[in-house]
Formats: sequence, structure tokens, C-alpha cells
Amino acid sequence: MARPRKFVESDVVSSASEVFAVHGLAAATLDDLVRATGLGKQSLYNAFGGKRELFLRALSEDREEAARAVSEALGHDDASALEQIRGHMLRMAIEFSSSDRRVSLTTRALVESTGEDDPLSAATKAGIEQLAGVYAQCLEHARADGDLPEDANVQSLAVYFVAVTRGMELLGRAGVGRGVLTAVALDALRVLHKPQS
Amino acid sequence: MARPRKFVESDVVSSASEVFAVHGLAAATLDDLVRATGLGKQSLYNAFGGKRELFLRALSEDREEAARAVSEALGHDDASALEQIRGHMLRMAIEFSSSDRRVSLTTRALVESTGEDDPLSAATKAGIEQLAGVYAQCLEHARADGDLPEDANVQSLAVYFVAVTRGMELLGRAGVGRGVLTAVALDALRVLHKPQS
DNA sequence: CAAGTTTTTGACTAGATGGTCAATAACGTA
DNA sequence: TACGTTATTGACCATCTAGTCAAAAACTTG
Repeated sequence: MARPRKFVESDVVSSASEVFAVHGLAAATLDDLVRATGLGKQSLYNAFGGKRELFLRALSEDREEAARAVSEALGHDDASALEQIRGHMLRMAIEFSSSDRRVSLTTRALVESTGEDDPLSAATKAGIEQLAGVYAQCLEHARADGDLPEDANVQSLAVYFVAVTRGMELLGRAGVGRGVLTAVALDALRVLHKPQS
Repeated sequence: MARPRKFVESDVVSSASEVFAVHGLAAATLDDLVRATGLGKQSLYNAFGGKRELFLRALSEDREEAARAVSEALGHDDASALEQIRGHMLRMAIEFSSSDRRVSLTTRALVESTGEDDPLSAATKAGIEQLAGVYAQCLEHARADGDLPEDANVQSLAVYFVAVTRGMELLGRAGVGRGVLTAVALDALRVLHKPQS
């Protein structure tokens, strides 16, 4: 009944994500997006609405995927919750010490949002809460297993892990190497050690 | 012998810092800078050279000041090194939960630097090392006082604290409140607890 | 007070940017 | 095969950008 699209939306979004992750929202030009996605300007506008909207779309997809990945990594049952989170942190150390110029869209949005009422702000806040939720769930398991100190506050610990990983991302970006980042991750995990009695 | 300047360089730099902290490097326009500093465009160019150069200048001043502030806070002798760092982290929690839109220039540079060879990259790396150095010194004291676990690695712990504070900054920006941020800071400090024997 | 030097001022420019328009192409359906 | 609908294309535009130029202003010193 009408001319069909030549592109798959999710492919376009993921190409755009790449551009945004490397350049950021402000510094990415429409031309970069056009080149990366292969679409014409107008097609981009028809399908998404504009640069910001496209970013928002990429952000939410990115955030969804990140949460799913973490959740999956933390949800396997072949190891204790404590071991899961340990493995996760070490994986993050490696991922963040890769030398590409990518910065997660959540971090980009955080830094580039212009105000409390900016849609970016809401999206990032939601992203952080989502991520913290995943951590909290895992930590809850660990607590149930008796692997956490009695006085541990699962909620704030979850946020703590979000903070540490964000910090590690920044450090990785700054050129801190894998060895140091791994040591940092291990340090961060000490928080979970039960005081030996 | 020649027409004197109407401005004080350090004032201009600090006005510019404010602009950059709020908008970022890419998003800050020359016009913003002109308005904030009160100088004409050409005067800015005469004195500093351009937007990037001005940012670089602001960055190094900001970094110097941050390091000095932390160093000072951690250097007082009326409390143990461990108590100092505890106080410092709690102060950070409060600072980062303030609702202004500022982001430290170091973080901005980190995120906006375009490549390994970008001068911004070198500056941020130096900044992080400087900060880590300050933490390391304090932790060394704590170790000497016997307040740290035997197996504590002062170097990586120092970097760990840089990571945590950067992460807290991002979280604060995302709207995480003072209470939660304080809890995160306290969690972060658990790393320093000696296993009770 | 005049010369010399540097700052300031404000008009100017070349290029890039996000975004739009109108014509055309491609498909399903009747 | 003709029609209606939607996608694509590429030219177009107003605006904003960082950065420049040349003339005027302000100060010190001789």
C-alpha cells in the first residue's frame, strides 16, 4: 500500500549509538549520523524526528541492553551471588580498559543533559535506578546466602556499585590500564567482605 | 608603555571555568564566554588563543585547585588519616548532591577529549594521577598508623577513591540525593576496615 | 605632550550546522 | 495497470559558529 522502508530501525539506532558513544550528543553532527546509518537526512527525520530524539532512542535501547547484560551475568546459578558480582566487576575492569573512545550513552546523557527538565535527565535517572535494581537483586541473594555482613544495606550497596563502575569507566577512558582497573575492582569488592570474627 | 589590560587573567579564567563546568567544552559558545567574562572576542584571543586553549587553561587551574583542596583537607593533623579520608568522602557526598549543573572540568575533559593525542587527554590523565597521589599519601599515613589491613595496596586504593568520587559526581548529577550519596560514601569506606581478628 | 605599544571594539567572513521542501521513486491494492 | 500512500533524494535555507581584521583608544615613558 505504500513504499516500504529500505532500512531496519534497530540497525539504524545501533549505528547511531556508535556515533553518539564516540562523539557525544553535541559533537556528533547530523552528517556523521547520515554517513554512519546510510540513511538520508529526511529519512532520519521521518523515522525519528531529529538528533536529540534519535539520541534518546539510542539511549533507551542502550540502557535496556546494558541492564539485560548485567542482569544475565548476575543471574546465572552456577556460582554464588557473591562470585557472580565478583566476576562481573572483573569483566567491567577489562571492558573499560579497552582503548576505544566509546563512552556509555548513559554517562554521555548524564554529562550533556542541560537541566532537570531535560528528557535526558529523566532517562539517565531511570537508567541508574534500573541498574541499581539489578545489583540490588543480586546482593539480596548474597545476603540470603549469608555472604554479606549483617549490617550491609543492600540498597545503598547497589548504588555504590553503580558509582564504582561509572568511575571505572571514566578512569578507563583516561587511559588507566587493565591491571590497575582490575585492582580497583578487587578493592571495590572488599566492601562485601564479612568482618572475620 | 602600552595600554594596560582591563581584566585580571585569573578572574577571566574562573568565569570561563564556570561556563565550561555548566555547558561543557563543545556546547559552550564563544558568545557564552564573552558574556561571562565581559571581555571582547579579540581580547580573549589575544590573551588565551581560542576556546580550546582557554578550556585547557581553566582545566589546569581547576585541577590544581581541586588537588590543593583535597590535599589540604587530608593533610590536617588534628585527626587520624583514616578519619580525614572519612570526612573528605562525606564532604564529597554533600558537594556532589548539590543540585547545580556543574560537572568538574576533569570529567568534562575526560568525556570530551577526542583521542589519545588530544592535549585534553594528557591533562586529564595528569589530573587523575595527581589526585591519586594525594590519596596515596594519606593512605600511606593510615598504613603507617596501623589503621589499614596488612594486605592493603595503597596505590590501587588511591585510584579506587578517585573512581568512587568520580562515580559519585556522576550520580549526584543524575539527581541521586544527599542521603543516598552519603550512604554510598560510607559503603566505599568499608574497604578500609581491618578484618576484625 | 607626543611617540610607541598594546588592548579594545565592533564589524566582518567563511564555513558548518540542524533542519525543511518539493519532486520523485517504489510499493500494495483495486 | 492506474491510484494512493509512504519513503527517498538532493537541493535549499536561515542561523550560528569560531575566528579575523583594521581602526580607535588608553596607557607609559621620554
